[in-house]
Amino acid sequence: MRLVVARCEVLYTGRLTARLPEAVRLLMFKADGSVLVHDDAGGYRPLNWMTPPTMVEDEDGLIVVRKGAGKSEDRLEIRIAEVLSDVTHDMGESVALQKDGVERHLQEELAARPDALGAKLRLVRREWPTDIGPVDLMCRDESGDWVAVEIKRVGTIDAVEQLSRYLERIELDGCRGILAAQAIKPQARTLAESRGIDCVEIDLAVLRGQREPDLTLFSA
Amino acid sequence: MRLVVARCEVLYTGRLTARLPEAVRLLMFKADGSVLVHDDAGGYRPLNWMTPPTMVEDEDGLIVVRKGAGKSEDRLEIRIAEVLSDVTHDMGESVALQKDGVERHLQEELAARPDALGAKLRLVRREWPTDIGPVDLMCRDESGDWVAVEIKRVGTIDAVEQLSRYLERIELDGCRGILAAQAIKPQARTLAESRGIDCVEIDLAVLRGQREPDLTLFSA
DNA sequence: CGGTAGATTTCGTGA
DNA sequence: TCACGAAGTCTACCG
Repeated sequence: MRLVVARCEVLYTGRLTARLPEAVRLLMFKADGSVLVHDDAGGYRPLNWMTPPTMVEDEDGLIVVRKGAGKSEDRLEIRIAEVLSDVTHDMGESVALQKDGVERHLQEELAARPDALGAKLRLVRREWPTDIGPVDLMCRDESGDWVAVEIKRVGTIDAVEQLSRYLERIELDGCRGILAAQAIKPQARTLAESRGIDCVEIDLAVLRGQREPDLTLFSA
Repeated sequence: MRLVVARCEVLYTGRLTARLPEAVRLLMFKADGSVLVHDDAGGYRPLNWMTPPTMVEDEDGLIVVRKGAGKSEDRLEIRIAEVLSDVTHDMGESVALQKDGVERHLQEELAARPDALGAKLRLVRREWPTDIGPVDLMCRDESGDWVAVEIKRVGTIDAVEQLSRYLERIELDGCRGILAAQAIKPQARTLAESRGIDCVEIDLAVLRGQREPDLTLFSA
């Protein structure tokens, strides 16, 4: 990884046109061709960047990063006014990040314990296919009726729309829908209820039995 | 900005739990409290990060970054095994990025020339309010009929859904919809047409008159 | 390669 | 503070 701290101006042309006036920035050139221009503020997003695969030309105070070709070429032009630091580090092998708690895990837990959705449900299959995409969980309830379950980390209006599209397409009589999420937005809940879709908030820790539901609230 | 290249392990707990095994990483500490952990590959996104406001404790090979408090605390724990480099740069003032070509510009241009949408339209107002949000452009056509226009850079199924929601709510008889975008996805076009919504692809450069429509194709 | 859905999305804006 | 919509979204997955 090459790290350059320099006073520079950056021009981007591609999906849009952007100009970054001359100031001191951090330029990051990664081994895979990624180029990032960072400021000393502004959170996690670079001011400008280019994702691999790229071609980098660096000569005489002008660095040009290209991607694609012809009409759809992306181009990042870095005009260096003054270099304050320029170091390269060999960072060796990279090791993958291990995540836990994303939607797929939630789906796994709910697939194992669909009763956590509040009704006595029996899982028929995960990723039930429709012509516009898979339903996360397809179940049947006590009465044998079909229940389509959409799982999100955050339940938004979009999630309700997505589940609604599935329900329109599903060729099963009386199939109802459940939106399950760790948090459900009020307006999503309102829209869901107006469409007869049930909402269930899920606590992943409780689901896993790492922690009991807060029964003290009701035992007193 | 403080830049540290170090062999380290990173643990994140917050919205999810993540572990980054020990390897050489770039640690970036920005003046505004942002902390980013970058690898020598993997594009523009940090492996781990925390956005401001944060509190950073750094002592004896253990860096702890905190955000929020109580049950919703986010915590980033960086366990340093070996420091390869540790430098701090004063980067001075930051200057804002200037962008051009985003949706707002598209809306401005179309507001000025609604006839570019393919029918003789007259603009009634931008950001026409409904109870679920504003319609980008509200126009009337030659017959005096109402036309609601949704503008996107890329026209997706979501854009069609959004416009459909507006059309449902608009209390104007016979109001039809137009989806205008620089590019429209085939499946979005299909969904739009099945709902009687017109699709128009817009070339921003042509719209601005910087470049004429490619008439040579038809003049020969 | 295009399309869809997820993301610790982030980030801005308006109510 | 909340909620919504844009983003050069990026990224993984599936056809």
